[in-house]
Amino acid sequence: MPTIHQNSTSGDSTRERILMEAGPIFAGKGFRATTVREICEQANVNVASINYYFGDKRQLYHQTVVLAREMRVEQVPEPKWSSTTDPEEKLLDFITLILRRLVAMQTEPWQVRLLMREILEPTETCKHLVEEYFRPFFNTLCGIIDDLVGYRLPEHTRNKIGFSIIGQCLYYRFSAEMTRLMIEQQDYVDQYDLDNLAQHVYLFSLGGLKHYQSVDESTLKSTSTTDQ
Amino acid sequence: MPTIHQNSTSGDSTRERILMEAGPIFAGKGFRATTVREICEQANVNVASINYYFGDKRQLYHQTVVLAREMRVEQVPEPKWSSTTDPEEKLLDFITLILRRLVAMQTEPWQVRLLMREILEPTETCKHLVEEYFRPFFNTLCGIIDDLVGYRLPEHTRNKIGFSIIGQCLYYRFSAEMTRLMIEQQDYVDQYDLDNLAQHVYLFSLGGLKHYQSVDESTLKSTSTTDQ
DNA sequence: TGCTTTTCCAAACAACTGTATTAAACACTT
DNA sequence: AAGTGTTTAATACAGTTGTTTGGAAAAGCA
Repeated sequence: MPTIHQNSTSGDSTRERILMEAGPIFAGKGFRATTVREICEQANVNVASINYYFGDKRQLYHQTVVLAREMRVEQVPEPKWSSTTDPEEKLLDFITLILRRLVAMQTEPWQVRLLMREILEPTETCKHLVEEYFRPFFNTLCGIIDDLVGYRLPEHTRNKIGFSIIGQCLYYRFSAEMTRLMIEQQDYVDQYDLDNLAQHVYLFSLGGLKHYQSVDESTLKSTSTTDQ
Repeated sequence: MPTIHQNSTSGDSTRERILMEAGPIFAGKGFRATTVREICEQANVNVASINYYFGDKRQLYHQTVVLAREMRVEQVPEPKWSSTTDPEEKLLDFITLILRRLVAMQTEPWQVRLLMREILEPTETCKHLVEEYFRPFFNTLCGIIDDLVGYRLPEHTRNKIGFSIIGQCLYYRFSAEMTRLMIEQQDYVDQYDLDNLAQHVYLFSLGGLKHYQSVDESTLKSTSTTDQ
């Protein structure tokens, strides 16, 4: 097993070059389909460099995913709220934040595609992502939901509402290419920009939230026959 | 190029065996990571059989995806509605149908995972799926939405509402493994069965729909500054 | 039965895979 | 300038990849 060499001096070093070139390639084709030779060729380094700097292909992949998440968070930072910001505004801001992180309208960010892969087919790296990023992120959303409802909802209800909001946003990233096959090209350009989508998800979710709240809790428990 | 031999007599033929064994493997690891040798070993046939019956690996993959869709639709057929069925009931039925097709609670169906891959990274096969399946399916949902609202919504509004409903359902398939990392194991068993999820998505969406409807159309157009 | 077509198989093919080895080039300190 | 540890590069290695081949076995049919 080769010893891993951490080149702490950042910049245009070989290590950095590999890391930056590996990202888009892993994102585009997945771990398995990506070859170390392709990365090295793209980064203009020798094939042996990956093993020299990262030990093996897997560890390079792990580093790439972690970096991708950090980059994306840095590219699209969380909004700052004052103590007086009302929860409705927070919700819209948060939905906009999710969509902004997920779908960059102009150039599809490879960072997101890489993270999508981890969500769909988690490797060991995914546990790291959940603890470091997804969980605290999700908790912020749950806090907003509680504020909107006015009291603390049961855990599972609150979570499901959170998932409903995130699910809507994720749809436009996960199924983007298929959606484009479904609707008119011009419609996609005109009606599916970031603000349009955010506005829609906001209105739809706010309605869902209020309606959910107004429904008697007993109704939720009435139908409970499980099949399939 | 080898000539493709269509073995029309179905049953336990070599061709059928390859097709059935290839499905779960493609679903589990994707096209590229799957090796023809693994499929053949699993199906107890010679390595040359795939090229003999399907031409090459790609065409086998295509056939597998098409078959997977047909199987899943057959496994979970659409509900029958009478002319007097009210749209609320139709919506709940339809949401249940989507969830039932997506998430089989006991054994995760490989057919769905295979179709997920096509949605996420469309190949040529995806066009076939959209035209043959997704579009008519989506149109049924849009019809229900129109019935609920009482009149025909603008195309893009109606579509977005449809995507919001489908997005929520898709979430529980796409992000299932990550969601399990997020919440308590016991909660997942108790609160995330099919009926619970269907009930939640139904209530949330109905609320979203009604609220959306009540909002003045002009408000939708007010915020239109696009950044990012 | 003899002949033809279909199906199957063992082996080989050439290209590609991740990784290891080795030595040369480099940047530093002394 | 010599000696130090670090970085790069060419090449080899052992294994896997999808596909092809030529002939054997089986099936269909007269």
